[in-house]
Amino acid sequence: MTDTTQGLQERLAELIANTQPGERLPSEPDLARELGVSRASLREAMRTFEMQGIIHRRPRAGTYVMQPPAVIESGLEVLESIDTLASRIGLPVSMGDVSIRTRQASVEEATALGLEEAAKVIDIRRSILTHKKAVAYLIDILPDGLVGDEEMRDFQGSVLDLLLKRGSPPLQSSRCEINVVQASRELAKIFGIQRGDGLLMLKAWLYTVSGKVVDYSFSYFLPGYFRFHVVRRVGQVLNPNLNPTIK
Amino acid sequence: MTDTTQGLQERLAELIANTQPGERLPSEPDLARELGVSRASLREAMRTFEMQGIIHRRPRAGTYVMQPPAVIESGLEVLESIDTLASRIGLPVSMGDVSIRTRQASVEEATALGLEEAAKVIDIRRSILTHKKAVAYLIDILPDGLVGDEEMRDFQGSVLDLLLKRGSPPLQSSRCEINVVQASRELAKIFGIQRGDGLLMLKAWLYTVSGKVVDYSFSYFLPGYFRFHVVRRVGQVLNPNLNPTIK
DNA sequence: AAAAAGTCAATTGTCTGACAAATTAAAAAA
DNA sequence: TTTTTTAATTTGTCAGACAATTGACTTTTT
Repeated sequence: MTDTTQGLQERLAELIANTQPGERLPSEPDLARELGVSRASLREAMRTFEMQGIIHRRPRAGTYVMQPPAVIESGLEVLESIDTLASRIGLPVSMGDVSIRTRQASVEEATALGLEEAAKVIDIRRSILTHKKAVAYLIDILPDGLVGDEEMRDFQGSVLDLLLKRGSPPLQSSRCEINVVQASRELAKIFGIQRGDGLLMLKAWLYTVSGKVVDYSFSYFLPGYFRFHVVRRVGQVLNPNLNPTIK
Repeated sequence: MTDTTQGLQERLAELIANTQPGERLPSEPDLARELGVSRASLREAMRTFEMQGIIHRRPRAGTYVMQPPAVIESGLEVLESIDTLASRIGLPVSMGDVSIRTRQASVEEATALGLEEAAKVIDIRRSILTHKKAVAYLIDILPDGLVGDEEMRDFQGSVLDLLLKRGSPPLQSSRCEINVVQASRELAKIFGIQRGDGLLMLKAWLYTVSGKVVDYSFSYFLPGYFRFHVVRRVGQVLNPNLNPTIK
């Protein structure tokens, strides 16, 4: 996506935000004139909002802002660090002890990261505290050599934020698996709960644009402090891999 | 979205499916000719695939099919019933006892459904069994009168499937909240587990296209039998409600 | 022969202008 | 007031064009 494209999207988003749900947007020619772009470009941008269910286009009638366009942004579909999330929902958090070490990958980790069995990985563990109480415990496994040592020195926030900030490798998406696990003795100690108590666990594979996994992570959450949600869309998502005629 | 638009999307999806990841698609003029549409229409359709991270467009270079385009369709972002999901992942399931009754809405339920406090609701509860063991317990709360009595008689599957099948009211999306709860005495009995054991709970609001909530549901899952995942996209999702200048 | 520099077709991003079909609101008629 | 007719509006789609840059090819130089 181009810079100007990005700018158009942002201006269009703002315009939609300032339109009451149920109201009609200006007509495409008017809007294009107002935003200083061609109708073709405008329509491309609008497609992205239509896909998200934010606007609804009725042929020969107009484009309308949809009803429940709230709270989508706090959903899981956007990849953001726990730190960013916490600050956004107003949870005052601090970081507990951080452990960074380099070690050999387990078979599971090597598989997840697409490495050889003997490969070395960086193991980063940290806890998120609120009122001196641990509410999340995060484990990140990265291939060794991905980030420099000096970058690790002043590591304070999340691995995701670090990778996003440096911009390389270019990240694309994260596959996040949702699980409930019973607290191990170690986790029970960290969270100050009973062994066997339920914890929410998100297991995630972070992909670069080239399809390589650069971060394999386990995030444990104490129930009640974080609230995750997803907007599920009705109807088939047109995915090319559903019905491949040739493979 | 128009019929022809839908058709174009499908043909484009098929074409992408038949292209190896990493390979380049034909140029836009060629593709438009091949699909019998204008370049403008083609570009609009491509936008939707670009948004999903399925293709990547490099200016002056070409459009490329991205690497891990698999597994997206099995994620939470598509709204499907547990029954459909179970059959797809090959879990042989049957339905346990079904309880359907009409009663007064609680304050929470009335708020969720946008009803008055005294309003009546239909309360549908059922368990999903595999090998005679309950692995999921589903509670659906619907406004009374939404579905006819005769439709309820031969109700066998999921509420979602029922609503999707009848086509009215037209559904749009579902907001799904992810929680971990401790099993109550009732739930512990149903699942045959200890009271206080962790359960995955999905709380969902099902929206029609007009923004009304027609189903407020609680789904409890025994850990280990179902696997939910989400694909989280990097970068800001341009959501109009992030920074509204006027509200 | 190998490497560097230059050339040119190819490709996406964007724009202008146009037409069709159906909706919606205004105008006219009963 | 009610109904019918009319006309402007609006989205969906198309054709054609240009700019800027890339990437492969050709030529030149070492």
